[in-house]
Amino acid sequence: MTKTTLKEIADILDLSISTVSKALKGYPDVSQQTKKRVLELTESLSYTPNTFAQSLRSRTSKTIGVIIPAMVHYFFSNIIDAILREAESRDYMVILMQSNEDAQLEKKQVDLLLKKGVDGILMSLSNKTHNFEHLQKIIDYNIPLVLFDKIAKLVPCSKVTIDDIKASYDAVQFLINKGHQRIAYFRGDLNPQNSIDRFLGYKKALEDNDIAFDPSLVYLCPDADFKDGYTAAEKLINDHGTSIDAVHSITDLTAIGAINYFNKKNIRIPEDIAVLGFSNWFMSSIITPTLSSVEQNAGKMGEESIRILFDEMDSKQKGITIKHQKIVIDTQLVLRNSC
Amino acid sequence: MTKTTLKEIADILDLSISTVSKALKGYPDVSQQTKKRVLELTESLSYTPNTFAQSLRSRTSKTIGVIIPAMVHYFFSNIIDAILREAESRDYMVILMQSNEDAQLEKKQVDLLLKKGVDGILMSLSNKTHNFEHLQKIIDYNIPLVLFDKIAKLVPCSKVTIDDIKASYDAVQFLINKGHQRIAYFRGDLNPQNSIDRFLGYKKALEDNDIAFDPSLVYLCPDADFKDGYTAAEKLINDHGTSIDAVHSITDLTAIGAINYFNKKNIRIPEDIAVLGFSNWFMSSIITPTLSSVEQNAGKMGEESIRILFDEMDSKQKGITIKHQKIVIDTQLVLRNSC
DNA sequence: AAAAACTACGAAAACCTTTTCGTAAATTGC
DNA sequence: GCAATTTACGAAAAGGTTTTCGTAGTTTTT
Repeated sequence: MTKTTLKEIADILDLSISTVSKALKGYPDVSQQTKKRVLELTESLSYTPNTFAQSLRSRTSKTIGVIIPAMVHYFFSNIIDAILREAESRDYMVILMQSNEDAQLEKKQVDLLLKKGVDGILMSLSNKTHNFEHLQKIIDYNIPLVLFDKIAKLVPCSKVTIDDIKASYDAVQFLINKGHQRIAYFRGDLNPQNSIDRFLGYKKALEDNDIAFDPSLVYLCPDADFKDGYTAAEKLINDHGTSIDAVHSITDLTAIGAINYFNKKNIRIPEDIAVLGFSNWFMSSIITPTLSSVEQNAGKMGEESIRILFDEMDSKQKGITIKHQKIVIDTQLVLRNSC
Repeated sequence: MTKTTLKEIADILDLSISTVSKALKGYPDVSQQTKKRVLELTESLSYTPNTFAQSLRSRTSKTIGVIIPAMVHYFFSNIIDAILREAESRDYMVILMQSNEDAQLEKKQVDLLLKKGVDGILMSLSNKTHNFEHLQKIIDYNIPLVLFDKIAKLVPCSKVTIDDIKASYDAVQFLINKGHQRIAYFRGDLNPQNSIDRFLGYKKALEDNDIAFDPSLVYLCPDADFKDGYTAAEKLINDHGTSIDAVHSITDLTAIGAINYFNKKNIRIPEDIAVLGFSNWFMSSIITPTLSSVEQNAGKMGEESIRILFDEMDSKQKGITIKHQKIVIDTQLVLRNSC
């Protein structure tokens, strides 16, 4: 079963390839009668143009590339979900790659996407990405690029993030308003911008409320997973007993790790220690006690990212100079029983 | 910044396009000296062949298509994770689509992948897929196809599954061995093969132990989510009080929904009701009580699926007739506190 | 009736790579 | 020193689509 080509159709109808092509594309210099004959035959042979040939000629592929650090996170699978839906509706295909938090691999993947000739690239950077030459290369190739969530501030391209500083600031301010003074922070990996910003938000909230920042209350959770949270909670209690009022955490999963430890040690939440997470994972409303968090609107972030990408791709094709956009997705504090 | 072509290299070196191409491909009828000159220039211009042209000529795309029902499930994101890693290591790209449990969309996506000229397709069917013409079309086009997890028994292609009957049989047998007699079953969507098989495993275990099958103990959880499990548990208690010994559930998330309801109603687990899930979600070891489950080895399923796909793609290229494989991934009962 | 305009089509180039085949020139064999 | 082989390259076709340009043939204008 081999695919029909324009040539076969032309031969059958005793026309030239050009005329058949033009008939299909609705060119005006084809008679109505010929158009009809062509349409009917292509229909019955279920002709579809060869995309390789189309791509070769048009230098476009109707494909976009997406690189994320990891698939197995609720946040990212939600983003991908939104991206796939949106791409789908535009008849675009999505090539998905995951860097596994490996900067070297990320670079290689960018090269692959460029070589593959994707029309645009959507990226969330790995935690280990310090060098942005590969991003510059995308820009030099004049391929629209949109960074989301884990971005590089200095790279000249469109970006979609939340206001991490404000989100964590508001979260900590809420804890302070509730009367908490000794607030620990479970910090994520040191490198990514959003991790830095959330930490800054935490510090700023303390500062604005004349609470001295105490570095010994900051615990590093580089993998931001359950285990990191559990271990950090353990250390926290060992170091400070229950002199701590509250914990704000880089992400819900670490917060849940902490809750798990506190539950095990019969430390009451929120009476002894309040806990406030980040990202509003769906399990957070299910565990005991239910976990307060910051809703990050992953779906919206995915939608906005790809919308901007399509914007830039459209502009590029129309020859309009691209204006980079910087979108900030709104967040909400979601209050539950943990604080 | 436009990409270098063979022609440009040929012009610079005063060679023909053919010679340059052959030099790069290591043909023997190119002198060492010429080869060196070509290699050096292509290196310094960082030439990469135009994949559109390559694909057009070779009729292959170095791309595989993957269609899954949904992204936002731990199981599927794990499978995708494994598939991406494996494809990566072979320098293949992955086009990912999600059918959102919509048979119509799934069909459209198959057409898109075929049109796009992927070299192979990996699919897990939507719950609503009753008709398999689109799969037959893939086979007719002679594109290697591997079904995993949600398969169609009658479609002639390779398949990777677990032994759902046995897995649920063993789970229920374990409950019976523990002395449980009145065992309820939270059943998934009626259509998918694995959902049917798990139910059959449950029934068969009862039968083999001379326990009468009681249809009133089967509760439908078509979405297999938290809410379905919670609601089913509620109904179960309303219908039968605590005359029920144990519950086996189509998936961990529904089981966790049930646990949540039981906890709320102070029904003790496992003393009043034992609970046994399916799929060994990572949260199952974290909730209270920890949930026993069936480990499905999603990663292994992903790896095997794509390995078979590559097998078939290799065979096809070598002109060897393809022998379809049927792989059964092993499962393990994972015992925790819920039973 | 000649000039101008329009209609409907085809030839051909371009997109870029790969591979087969042909052939000069250089080398070897006798 | 001539024939046979080897070496090293190039021409050209094929893969399929799209679009520009050219042109017969027909119709309209003056």
